[in-house]
Amino acid sequence: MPDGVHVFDRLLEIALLIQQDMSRELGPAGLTAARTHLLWEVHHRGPSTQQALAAALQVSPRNVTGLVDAVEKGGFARREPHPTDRRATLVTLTEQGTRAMADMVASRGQIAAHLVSDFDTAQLQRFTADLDAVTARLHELMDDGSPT
Amino acid sequence: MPDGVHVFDRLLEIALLIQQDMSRELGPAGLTAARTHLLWEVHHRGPSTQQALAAALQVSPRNVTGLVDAVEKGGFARREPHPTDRRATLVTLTEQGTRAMADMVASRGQIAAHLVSDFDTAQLQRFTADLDAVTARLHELMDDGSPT
DNA sequence: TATTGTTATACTCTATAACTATA
DNA sequence: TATAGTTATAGAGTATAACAATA
Repeated sequence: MPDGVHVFDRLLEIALLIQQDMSRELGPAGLTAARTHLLWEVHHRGPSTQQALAAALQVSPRNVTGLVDAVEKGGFARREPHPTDRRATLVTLTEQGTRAMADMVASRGQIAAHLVSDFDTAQLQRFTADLDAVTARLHELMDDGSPT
Repeated sequence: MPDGVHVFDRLLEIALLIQQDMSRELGPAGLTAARTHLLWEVHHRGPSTQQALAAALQVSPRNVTGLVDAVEKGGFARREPHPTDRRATLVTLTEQGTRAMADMVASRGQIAAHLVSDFDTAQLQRFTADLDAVTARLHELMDDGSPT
């Protein structure tokens, strides 16, 4: 007798496990979840202003200052002057930062493959579709509830 | 062409959305994620020592002191003397705390039902089984990686 | 001697508000 | 006047280490 609550509980459990697994990997490299999230964003967007990062991470500009301070100190990123706007700075990945993100992509790929290694193609297709449906429902809930 | 990485990304996205939704509900009541987690644990275990809660939440005893201070101040829980061990205290839910947990169960049930409201019985069964399989795989990964 | 909870101290993430330098 | 980033200040979550009371 499966029901929605079971699904919800499982999703919560999975979320927790993924978080734990990721912090276990990042800790040694001197990275935290928040800092990694910032680097990840820079990795995908390319050199970005702190304002852009604040918007992308849905976090205050002040917070970004702190995170950039930390990853700069750790050698993962660098502040560079914006070529045309002298008020702004561009956050860029260093070689070390680029390497860290590449490692992360690789390790995430391994985990991802392992998660569904039992599934045949049809099953994976169905499961993916179901996850997409649940995600869409969640987005609906979020949009309904916070009309701002 | 679905693959494991898509699944992984979706799971991350779902985790994020659920977190956001939950904090949106808890904020108004004066509760945070960490405090709610503690109350949730007390709700399920019954009156518990802080040591037991620290173990259950996988958090330091010192941390539990702070969280209990906060939920006690907020009127959600109470410290009571342990009947046989005078070193220990039992954390118990107040009426307000019990009500808050009941509300949470109800609201979580609504969300959960909505998430899979499109699914017919067979689909829900399959989806649940797939989620269980993924969860089992994640547990494997966690156990492998942290031999401690 | 071991355990329970607390005080002391410190680090990270987060926020708002005020300020500086530029647009 | 508005925007980019910083300083100032504050609160929450987390940790370790030292300590008191009790087992």
